[in-house]
Formats: sequence, C-alpha cells, structure tokens
Amino acid sequence: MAKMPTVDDVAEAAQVSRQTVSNVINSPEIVREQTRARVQEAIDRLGYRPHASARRLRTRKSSTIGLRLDPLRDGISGAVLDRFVHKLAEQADERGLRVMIFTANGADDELAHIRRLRDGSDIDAFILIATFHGDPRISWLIEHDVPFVSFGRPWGSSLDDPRHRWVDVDGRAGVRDATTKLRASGCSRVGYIGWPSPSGTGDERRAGWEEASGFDADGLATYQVVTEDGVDQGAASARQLLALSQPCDAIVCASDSLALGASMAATALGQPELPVVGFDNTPVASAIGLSSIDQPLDEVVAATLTLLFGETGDTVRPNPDSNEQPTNRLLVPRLVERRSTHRAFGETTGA
Amino acid sequence: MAKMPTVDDVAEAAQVSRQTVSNVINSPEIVREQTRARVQEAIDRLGYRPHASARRLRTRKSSTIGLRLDPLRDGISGAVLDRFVHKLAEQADERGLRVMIFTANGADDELAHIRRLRDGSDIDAFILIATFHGDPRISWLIEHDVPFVSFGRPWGSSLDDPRHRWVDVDGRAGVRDATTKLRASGCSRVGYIGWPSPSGTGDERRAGWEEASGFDADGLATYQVVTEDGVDQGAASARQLLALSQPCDAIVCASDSLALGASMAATALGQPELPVVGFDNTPVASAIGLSSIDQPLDEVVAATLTLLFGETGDTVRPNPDSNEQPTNRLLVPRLVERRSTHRAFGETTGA
DNA sequence: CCGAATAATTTGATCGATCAAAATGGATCG
DNA sequence: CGATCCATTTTGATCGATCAAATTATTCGG
Repeated sequence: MAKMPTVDDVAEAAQVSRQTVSNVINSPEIVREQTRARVQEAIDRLGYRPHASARRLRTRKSSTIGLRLDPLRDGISGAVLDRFVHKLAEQADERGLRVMIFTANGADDELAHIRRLRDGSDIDAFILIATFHGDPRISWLIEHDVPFVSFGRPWGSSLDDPRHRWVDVDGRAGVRDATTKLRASGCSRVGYIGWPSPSGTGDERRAGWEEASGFDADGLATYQVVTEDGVDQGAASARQLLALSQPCDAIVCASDSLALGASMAATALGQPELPVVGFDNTPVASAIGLSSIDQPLDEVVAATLTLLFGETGDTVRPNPDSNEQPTNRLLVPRLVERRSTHRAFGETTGA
Repeated sequence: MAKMPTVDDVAEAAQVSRQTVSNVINSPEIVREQTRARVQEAIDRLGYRPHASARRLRTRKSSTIGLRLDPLRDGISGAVLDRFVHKLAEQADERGLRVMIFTANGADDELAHIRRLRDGSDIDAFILIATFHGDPRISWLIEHDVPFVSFGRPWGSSLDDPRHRWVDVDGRAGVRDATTKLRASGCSRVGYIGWPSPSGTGDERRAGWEEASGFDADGLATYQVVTEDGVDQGAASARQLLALSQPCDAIVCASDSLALGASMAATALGQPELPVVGFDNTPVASAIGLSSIDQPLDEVVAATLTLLFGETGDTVRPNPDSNEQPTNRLLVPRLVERRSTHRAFGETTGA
C-alpha cells in the first residue's frame, strides 16, 4: 500500500497550515470559501483521508457502537436480531458511525468484553439486545456510566430509571390488533398459543390476546395453550385447540415457530384455511405465506440511534439523569397479512 | 467516566519507565520476572488498559476485520451468512481481532466503503462473502493490494491467481454424498431440484447429484427440475417429480427453501415419509426435522482467519504473490440427518 | 484614514502508545 | 582486575490528527 498522505502533505500542497486543512474537514463554515475550495482540491487530488485512529486519539471518541451478537438460537426467531443488526449497520453508516460486533457467553462475559472495549476507547456506546428480567448488564452499565440503549424494555425493577434508555415494540398492541382483526372478519373463537410465564415479552403478547379475545375467564383458560417455543410444540398445541368440543376458528401465536407448527397441524387435519398468525415476520413466514406481526425494525433502529446520539448527531449523549425528555420509545408493530389469513380477511396480498 | 490511567501512570506506580510497562504487555519475555510481576500488579491495581487508538496510530495496524453484510435476502438461506458472521465474531475475538460491519448497495458502493475504511486505517483486512461470476471486488482488491479472503471461490476468470485467497465449501461433494447415501439405503430414483444455470454454487451442487444419481442422460433430464429458489417453487417442482410415471422416491434440493416446499408438497400428496434433503441446514430445517447438508462454518471461519493472519497471529499477511503455500481451502460439508430421511436411513436422530 | 472588532489562519502543545537507540547493570573470562 | 558481552531498562522521537491560544488579515464605524 502506498503511503497515505497526511494533513501536512495536504497543507503543503494547498499552501496553507495543517489546522486549516483540519478545519476544512471538520468545520468548513469557518474557512473562507476560496481557501476551502483550494484545500478541497488538494485533498481530492492527493486522495487524502483522515487517519481514524489519530483522530480518535485526539478527540477521545471513537464514533463506534458496540453490539453483542446473541448466542445462536436454533429457533427461527433469531432472524429478528439479524435484521436488527443489518438495519443498525445501515443507519449507523448514514450518521458516520461504525458498528463493531462481538460475542460473549453469558452476561458476565459480556460485561467483561464491554469493559475491555470501553476502556480501550474502542467503543463509545453500546446497544443491548434481548433484555431479560433482572438483567445485570443494565445496572452495571448505569453504574459505570457507559452510554447505552437497550432494544427491549426493562423488566422488573428500575422500570422508569431515566438513566436507562430503551426502545421496544409493543407486542401486546400487536397481538391485540391481530386478534381484533380476526374477530372483526368473522372468527368467533380465536385461540392463542404462547410461552410459559414469567416471560416479559411472552406475557405482554398473551395480555394482548386476552384483552381482545372477548372470552370470559373460562374461555381464556380454554382457548390458550402454554408451551415452550418450537414447531412441534406449535403443532401439538394447535391439535389441542382444534380438538375442543367447540374448536377455535383462528389461532394467534407468540412466534413464527409456533405458528408454523400450528399451520402445518391445521393442514394435516384438513383445515388448510384456518387463519394462523405468527410473530416476528421471519423469512419462513414470508416463504410459506404465513401472516405475522412485524416489528418495525427500521423505526426501532432509528429510535435507538436518536436516543443515543440525538436527532442527527454522531456524538454520544451521556446517560440522562433527569426526566427532561423521553428516554424511551415504545413502537407499534403491524400485521403483515398473507395467505394464512386471506380467507379470513378476504384480501389478496402477495406472499 | 473516571479518567483512565495511562502507561505513564502505571510506570510511576511501579517505579519503572513507560517502555517497560509497554514491554510487559507486548513482549513479557524480555522483562525480568520480578519486574514483570511488579508492573503487572500495578496494572491490575490501577485497572489500566492500553488505549486502542493510540496503539493503532503508532503500530499502524488496526487488528480489525471489515465485513459487509449482504442486503437482506428474504429467502431462508440468508441464515447461513448470519451464522458465518456470528462465528467470525467469535473466532476473531479469540485472536484479539475486532470485527466491524457495514452495508452497501452493490459492488461499487461496497468498494467505496472499503476504500474509506481502509484509507482511514480503520480496517486491516476484509472478508468478502457471496462471490459471484466476474465479481469486480476481487480484481479491485488485488489491484489495490488490500488483504482479503473471500468465502466463496472465484467463478470464471482468475481461477488460480494466488493473490486471491479464498475458502469455500464443496457443495458438489455434499450433494454427491447425500445422493449416494440415499441410493445405498434403497432409494432407486433420487430426484433433484435446483437453480437455473449459470449459477456457480448451483451448478456445482447439481453436478454432485448427476455424478451420484446413477441415471443415464435421459434420466438426468427427467429427474431434475430447474427453478428459482423459493418454497412455492420447491413444492411445484416436487409435485412434478412425483407425478412422473415412475415417480422418484427421494429428493435432493439445492436449498432448504426448496426442500421445505418439496417436503410440504410430499406430505400433501400423502407421502410424508418421502426422503427430502435440503442444503444449508438452516434453522427451519432443524425446526421441522428436515435433513440438510450442513456447511462447516466453524472450519470455514477458522480457515479464513488462518489464510489472512497465519496460524495463530493477529497480523495480516500481505496478498501472496507466489505459489509457495496454499491460498485456498475447499471444505467438505456433511449431511445432518433428521426425520425427513429417517425412513430411508433407518436411524433415529434428534431434531 | 485610524483603531476596534471580527474573521481567517497559523503555531505550539498534546492525545497515549510504540519504535529505535542509548544507557545501565551484572555476569563471564582471560 | 578490567574489558567484553548480554540482559534489562530507560530516553528521545514519532505516529496523525485536533485543541487552545496566538497571530495576521479584513471589515466597519466615526
């Protein structure tokens, strides 16, 4: 690789001082237009690029976001996080930010990584995904004053500590709307397949169904099945719901995995038209024409970056300590309708 | 954030010079044990961490790998790349390397990004994924002497330019073995569903089937269907293969999407036991019990890093210009057997 | 046309580490 | 005992940029 030109090289070429070159790059408005043009020409001609490490050393910020990739889940739902990662890379780039990824085994290991990256000034801010009840990372990050935003609301304690900025998707509203829609289109007994409690996201989603299902206490108990995530589990649960004396005539699930299983079971039982709705709008859902509740990841990422860096900036804002402005965002998901509910909704949407 | 200690702080605390502190960290073997221990104690006590940017400025290397995330594919198969990313983050970490991700729209945009990151000394080396025929990135990177390795062999020209280091998975062997195995277990007419030519990976996979299928020219033409990727396409193709006067009694597919469709179609036609094999071992395959050919991503990543950095090092090796040592690796995938082929193989493996 | 105020540019110091070379301290040996 | 050699440690310079303060150029009112 040829030796890269430095500010001094450009300065000499443009007959100005190094600082002026620096100004042309960082605060062009304070440089006279005529000078600016001359310097810019030299920059282009020499192919100058600021040396990122030198700049970071001096300015003491790295403009880099750290993101830990969750351990691979075999489940289908891991795909959401992958989409999140992708969107993050995209939008970070637009703000002139970099994204660095790492993996860790468990929260402690993750904190060790964060500490190392943070202390080495490698990374300015972190994004946490998949928060859980009593998440030790949150308190540690607050304690050590490391700027961060979590994708996932706090569960349990410290529910409205303004120092914890977060973005989340309102799964309850998503499920509620889907259920309402199914009922409005004529389904009278909408069943639900969800995860065992306590599960932050899972409980929210179930609550959405309960609110909109129109069942009384008995009905609520009858028309929901609690099970671990998985295609087989979804299939078994669906068979259960369809074997009732008054079988349900639509099913909403806490995940696409469950929905896929439910859908296959329904087909096997000769009811391929049974409306089934999943959650997360994973590639599988789109591939097999399964309606699913889609998390608005574009907005999630945008909100995350805004909370961290402000509307357009690329400088981290410190952990807030007052209630001056909102420190969190709860976004509403939307139902993507596909074959699996066309019968119910009577529309035709591309798969 | 409290001010971080520097080498000088540690030096003072341990009553040595800054260089000795530096040596303790970078070449402990040249420091007297007694001194080393004292310095180490001071490092631990003060919680010192080298400032990454300062080090990079001086050493002129960033120990950072750049990776472009492909545009999101809606297909199920995108999952392979996600797994790749994950493994890469894991193994890079073990070598003390960092991974920085970015996105781009098309090869040109990607090159612009690469250039920027490279010129800013942000990144030492790049990993390319999803190479294609006449890939412009390859020649550009070679031309500009940017160290890189591609996951994906070169297609078309420059087949054995030693300056192009690559790692790939031998899809042909994978499909061949799966086909052979099916035939050995009693299937006499193994069909194939694959992508239209020309497609580097697709053509290789098909060739594997052709080599092991045992068909004559007529049979080869009859028992393969060419189609775009997709679940619906897989289902349609499978129906076609099963409607033959001599229907096939097993199907191998170029992807899990196709295989999923084929499997569903077979079930719908009352043949749920028809052996179906997919490719990529995506989460869906594991979720629904579909046998699939698994790319050994651990090995792929290990080989990639070895080609770039040597056996254990963390320093990039320049683009090689001679044939001294191998500059590529072709790895063999392995069949993961699940429900979809249990009948054929007579085994019981967990899903 | 002068001096104050403001704009534009330059100079010197610094961020925190490592490199290269010089200095120190012992051990070895004739 | 003194010269030599090796192991260990220290000093001075440097990587490429930006900050803070100083300097020079320009504008404007009276």
